[in-house]
Amino acid sequence: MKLATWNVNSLTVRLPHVLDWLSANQPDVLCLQETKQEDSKFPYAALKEAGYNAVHNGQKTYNGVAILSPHAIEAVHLDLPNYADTQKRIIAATIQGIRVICAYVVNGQAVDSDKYHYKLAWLNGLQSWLQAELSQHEKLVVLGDYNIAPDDRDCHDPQAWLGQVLVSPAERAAFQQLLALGLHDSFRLFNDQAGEFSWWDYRMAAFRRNMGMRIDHILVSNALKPHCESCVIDKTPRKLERPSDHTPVVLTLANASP
DNA sequence: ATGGCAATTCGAAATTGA
Repeated sequence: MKLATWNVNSLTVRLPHVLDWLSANQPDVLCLQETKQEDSKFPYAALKEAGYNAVHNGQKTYNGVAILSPHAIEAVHLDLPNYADTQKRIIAATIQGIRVICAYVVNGQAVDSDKYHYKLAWLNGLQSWLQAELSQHEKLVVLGDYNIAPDDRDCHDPQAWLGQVLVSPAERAAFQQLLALGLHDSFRLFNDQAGEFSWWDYRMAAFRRNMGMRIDHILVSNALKPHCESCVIDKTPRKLERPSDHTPVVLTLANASP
């Protein structure tokens, strides 16, 4: 079973890239973030044509999350139940017996800004909701844009970024709190190298110079950990014309579905 | 050189992202 996450930075603009990527990779699950569209604009028909069912939790201009799968998408849930939020950042569903949670974590803008405090409060809400979800779903995976680089290997220049948003101690502690629920950063099950990134700034030729951050993650529950076969970052779409600034992360599970 | 790029929006310049 192949599951992937991709912040597309506008599905309106990126739909051709998404359709090409689905065709080339045939994932069982693709989670999207930053669709930036209302549900009425979501391309259900084009995805169906490509063989994919989809569920979407969207809004105009900002945020928006979706789950795509060729399989049945069941028990769909929108938003954090324990955190009042007008921003569309969460969609969850059960696919092939696996609980799939797609999350677009708050960016935070700058340490100590209002948005930063919103980020930390939101992450706290995510943590307690995930605890409840884990108690009901043994096989659970959380895919998304976490807007947190877990440690210095995940940042191209830790000195320059020291204490800033995406790497600040409080954000990293919040990420560790998620892992403390019994979740595992699947990429790190297979790769301990520094300099492996999922996002690069559009400016400064950052992609060419590999000045990036690893902020898109796939966390797996204890029950799924032994089924993990590989987790890789696919840089191919980042090399296309007019790319998203993020690129897909792909997890392969062996014999995880009943 | 503290900028740079890209996407969005009642449609120019402002806001946001990371």
